[in-house]
Amino acid sequence: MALNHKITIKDVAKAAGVSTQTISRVINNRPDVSPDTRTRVQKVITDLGYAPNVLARSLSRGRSNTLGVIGFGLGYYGSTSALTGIEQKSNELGLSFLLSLLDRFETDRIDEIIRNLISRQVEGIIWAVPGINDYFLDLSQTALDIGLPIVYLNKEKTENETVVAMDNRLGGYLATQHLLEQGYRRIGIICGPFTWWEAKQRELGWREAMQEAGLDDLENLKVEGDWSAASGEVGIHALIAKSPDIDAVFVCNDQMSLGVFQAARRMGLNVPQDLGVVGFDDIPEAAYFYPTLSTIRQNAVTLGAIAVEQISKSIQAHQDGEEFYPDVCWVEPRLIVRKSSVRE
Amino acid sequence: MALNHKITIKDVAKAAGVSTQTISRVINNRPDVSPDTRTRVQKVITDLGYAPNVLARSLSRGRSNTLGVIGFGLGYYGSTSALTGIEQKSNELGLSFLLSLLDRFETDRIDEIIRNLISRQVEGIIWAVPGINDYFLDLSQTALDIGLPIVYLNKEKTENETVVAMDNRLGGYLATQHLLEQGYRRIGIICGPFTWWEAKQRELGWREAMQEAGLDDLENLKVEGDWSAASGEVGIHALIAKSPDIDAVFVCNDQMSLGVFQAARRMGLNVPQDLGVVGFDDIPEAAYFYPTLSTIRQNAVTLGAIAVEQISKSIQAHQDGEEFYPDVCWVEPRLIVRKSSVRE
DNA sequence: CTGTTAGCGCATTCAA
DNA sequence: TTGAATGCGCTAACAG
Repeated sequence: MALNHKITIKDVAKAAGVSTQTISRVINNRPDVSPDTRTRVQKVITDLGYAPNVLARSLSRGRSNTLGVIGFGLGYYGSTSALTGIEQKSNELGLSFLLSLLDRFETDRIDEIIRNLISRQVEGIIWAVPGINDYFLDLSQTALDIGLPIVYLNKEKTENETVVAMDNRLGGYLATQHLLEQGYRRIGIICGPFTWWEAKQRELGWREAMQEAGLDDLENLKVEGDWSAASGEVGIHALIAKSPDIDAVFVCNDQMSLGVFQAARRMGLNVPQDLGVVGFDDIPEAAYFYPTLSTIRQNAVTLGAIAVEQISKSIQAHQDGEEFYPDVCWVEPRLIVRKSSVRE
Repeated sequence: MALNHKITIKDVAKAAGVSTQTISRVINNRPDVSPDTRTRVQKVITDLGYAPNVLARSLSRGRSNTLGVIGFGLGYYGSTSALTGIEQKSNELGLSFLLSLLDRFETDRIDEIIRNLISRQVEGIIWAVPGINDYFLDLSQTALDIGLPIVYLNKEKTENETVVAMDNRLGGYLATQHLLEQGYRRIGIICGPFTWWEAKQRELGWREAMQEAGLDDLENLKVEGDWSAASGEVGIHALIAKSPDIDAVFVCNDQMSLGVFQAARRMGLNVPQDLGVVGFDDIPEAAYFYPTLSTIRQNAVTLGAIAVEQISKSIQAHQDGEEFYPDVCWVEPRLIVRKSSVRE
């Protein structure tokens, strides 16, 4: 079964002795073809190795069956997980996607990328970039104006947008709550960069839990990292400098926790006896850190899959001329307790 | 500057009072347009928010400017790094790409994916799947027959194929060589799955270095893992069971090294005093393991970028009717020495 | 420098 | 059940 993309519907028609129309009907599984000619045509198709030209079909049908996905690097576990979910689900639904990766907030590249995606007739865009800048908001408004569905991952919900988000706030709350239950009181936080919505939400959850427990002096318990192990190390030092009596820390991702472990060892602090630690993400290695890391597991694969489902529905509604009501879909994270947060 | 994909070249032509041909000339930056009409047309274009339909253009030109990329999950550092390089370089060259991800060797999905890519008129395919099965070889032969360029990442070179590969064998050699220099003698290896070409190559490098040093009994020093930290833990136990006198281990990726560290601690073995360890990959966290991990750094981003360059050249040659001589491009890994392999 | 004609590969009318 | 004509949006080849 040799595929050959130079063979067109015409060649098949000629070889089968029917019109191109009939070929079109066969390859689209239309009912109005006699069983006889259908099988005959099908044989010719496989013999010639004919493969329909999707570009031509898209042009003629006005549907590309293609999505645009804009991501933010591939360096974060959450991002790649979401992308995995996007790939799986779009494949399942017969959609292809064009992937563009940002590695910082380059305004002009964003413009260029969106133009390119629109030019390539994508039917929808999944915006999987942490944080958001006003410039993109303009562009997305335009996209919405021309009826191009957009689904945002992990973004603050605003009017008329579809957002699929991990409940990061809940995650932060669960982590802190757990440390409180274990008897820790001076619980610091090493946040992610505040340009990330997710980072802000995790901080909110921590804050909420601390306040509920009647704990204060929160500003002295807070430090900002950049997700890297290095920044976790720097962060814990900064935290201890501000609050020497700190007894636990909610570290907003697992990599930074690794830096915290490293620093703690160097300072002769025992985790979890002297310092309780809870991370965030549950990367596969977290169970192999020393000590094993308690963390918040987020199922970002599901997140990506839901995003595709949503955009697909939105496209469908738009096709059918129906109204699509954008909404927020929340995915819930889960606490995983290991050794780094439980005193013996 | 509102983009609008419903506006066509005709609308622009009408609004500007010229023929569609002139519009085409302007958007393609052809010289044969008077400066006067050019600026006039350009104004109309921005006013209307016209964006060319790339699908129509591709159909008419017979060039899609699109690549197909087939990867293998997003769970491995090497894979995502290569994908990053692919994205960057293809963006740089004005190419878009369709991404398909395999998560195991599903024969029928591969068929389906290739069909889809060919149907979507990709101009080339980058095959970034570890190992290779005969089935795909058939398909790729077909692709070659119809003149569709393919570039393989990290695969055994065979006749008439373009391969871009990390020199994994050299990496294994460097790692083992380093351990030998540090005075270790019974150096085991925890390999990756042998279905991976990369895994086999790393083993070869280890074997070569050991043999050069006149060391033998290699089969009792060898164990196969699956890249996970868990399998590193299992692996080191198995290795010690076979060869209790083992004094070092070359672990074929950094995650498995983490499992080895974990197991060593539990058994009361000190790394690097009792057990020297060198990993492979140099993931960002490796410098934060305890102890910090000596490892082989592979620059897979470059690998991906080179793959795109190669395929681009190949496409160009094919366009121009020239001969393209497929070749192997080797990228060299580098030894990074940290604490896990240097006795105090 | 500009416009006309034709066609890329397919699908959607409408007839027969 | 099948075919002919027409168009999707754009570009190439030719005229003028």
